[in-house]
Amino acid sequence: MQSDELKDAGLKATQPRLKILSVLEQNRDQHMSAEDVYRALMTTGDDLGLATIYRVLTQFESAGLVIRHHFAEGHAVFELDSGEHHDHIVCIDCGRVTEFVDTTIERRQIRIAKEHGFRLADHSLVMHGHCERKSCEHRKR
Amino acid sequence: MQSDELKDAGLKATQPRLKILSVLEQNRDQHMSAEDVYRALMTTGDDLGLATIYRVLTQFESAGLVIRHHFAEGHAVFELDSGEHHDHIVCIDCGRVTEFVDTTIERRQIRIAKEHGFRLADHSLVMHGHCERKSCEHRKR
DNA sequence: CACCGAATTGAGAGTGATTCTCATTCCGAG
DNA sequence: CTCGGAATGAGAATCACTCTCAATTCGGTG
Repeated sequence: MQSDELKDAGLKATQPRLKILSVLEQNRDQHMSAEDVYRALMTTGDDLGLATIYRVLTQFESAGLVIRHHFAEGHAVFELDSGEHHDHIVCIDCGRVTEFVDTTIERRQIRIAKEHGFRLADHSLVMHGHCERKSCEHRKR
Repeated sequence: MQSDELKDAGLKATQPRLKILSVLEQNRDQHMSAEDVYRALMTTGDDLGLATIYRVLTQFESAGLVIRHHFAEGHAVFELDSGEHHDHIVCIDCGRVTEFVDTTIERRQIRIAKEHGFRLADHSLVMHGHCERKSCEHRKR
């Protein structure tokens, strides 16, 4: 039950929160911006206020339900936190995001941080490149 | 001569551009935001318009003189392009930025991109952690 | 070295993303 | 079912940044 997910996260199970969570789950394979969520809800007739979307997304982030990324400058995108850390490759042409994990890099990072006198808390590795799918080059976002 | 640096980059050597370049050179060890540059110039009595700072910084970026980063969400920071690529570790507490290069990670990235069908164009690896300098924890920016 | 057209600048309005304010509405413990 | 604190929505406000356009500055030319 989604309402339990919210309660476990310490958040009241309100309608807006349930709907936003639901949209995120229906789009697990995508990284959505607040606007994206807003529009997705509009089309199903659930029009929450944009302010609520932003507020709730931020609460979800604090609660560990979602992760916020800043791939493109200008606006943030969110994804449900699967619990498994991963990095991203973003296509410069079509914006498509691919996820990957590389233990070599992960280990190396911890060591480098230590060598420079840092206790590593977090990191973000975003690579930008050109993907090879034929549908690419067409969609410009 | 700084004016030559500008001319070589294909930019007219105007007063505002020379002053901004000079501020950047006097702060080689830091990553400055447009506001930072603006304030630095104010204190020396050279008050350029903020619009000019943003415009010039963007021109410098296109000309390859500086690199723009988005460490913290909200605003961009710039650093003179030394010609040598490097990644960053940012202290969560004091904001201090440390640079490093790791060829293992660099190589690994190219391979990973290839494996996922991407031609790597660029990447940004930013690690966040807690640094150990005693002056830290005090400065909050 | 004065001149001129093109490039640049500055002030302020405009923009897009996000946050804040506050009156109204909703949850859920009792 | 009731009530009080939490949550919501609409719109104003903020923040970082870009655009507009009249006034100014560059720098090659005569």
